Amino acid sequence: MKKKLSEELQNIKKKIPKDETIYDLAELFKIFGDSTRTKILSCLSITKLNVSELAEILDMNMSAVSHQLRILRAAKLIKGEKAGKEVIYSLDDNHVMLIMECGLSHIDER
Amino acid sequence: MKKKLSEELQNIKKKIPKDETIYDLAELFKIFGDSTRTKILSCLSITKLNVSELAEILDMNMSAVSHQLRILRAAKLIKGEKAGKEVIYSLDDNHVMLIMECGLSHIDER
DNA sequence: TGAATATATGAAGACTTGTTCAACTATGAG
DNA sequence: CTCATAGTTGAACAAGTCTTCATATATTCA
Repeated sequence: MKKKLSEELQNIKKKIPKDETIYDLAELFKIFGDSTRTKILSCLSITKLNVSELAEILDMNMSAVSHQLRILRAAKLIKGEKAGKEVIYSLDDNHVMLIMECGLSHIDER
Repeated sequence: MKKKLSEELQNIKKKIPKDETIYDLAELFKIFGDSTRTKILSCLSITKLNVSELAEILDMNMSAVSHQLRILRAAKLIKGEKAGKEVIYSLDDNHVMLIMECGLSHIDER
């Protein structure tokens, strides 16, 4: 049995990001892990949009969209700007599209 | 009310990736959206490891690890090579670490 | 002020997911 | 062949998630 020494395994443990970082990373990806949200992000990468417009594009009711917007807002991936009765949403982070494109290039290559 | 024409909204719809692609993208990110799995991927980015070794590093029982390995294998992110009684796992895709690092660079900047 | 519009929110329900436990397969050692 | 070890798998359960519905807030307009 060519079992690695426990000491060697401890070294691997030291080389990977620390638990908290890995947890945060998973939390971030979890947000991208819903097609409603990725669709919203895709739309907002093209132009600013208010909730009704997003709801129309996604063909969903406003409430459902609003709930997802809240999650994206909490994660600081988008921001909402109040304009009268409307709230206009836009991307709040230049990494967002980078991460999406990373994923897309993976998908393309299969 | 400065409502965008529905026609204009349809144009946005045309510009974003098609539904199937967005769905696949979300499915991919869903896989990264669990800290056990991101940890496994981190470990395998350093060296090949068998199931027992992963279980020891993660401090989890083998069954739990094996279940997650199955998901990662199904997504073609890792591959398992049988070596006697053991199965040695390694990354199966050069995008994996790219995507992880994309996410990490986002986290670092807050 | 009162009605209408745009958005947000809380609770409920259906659905999904991760871990545990027990049982199973497969390989190698004696 | 039999036993021990490594890994996989299925069922069950708890925990979490997404959408819907009803209601609440906020802003504009008449």
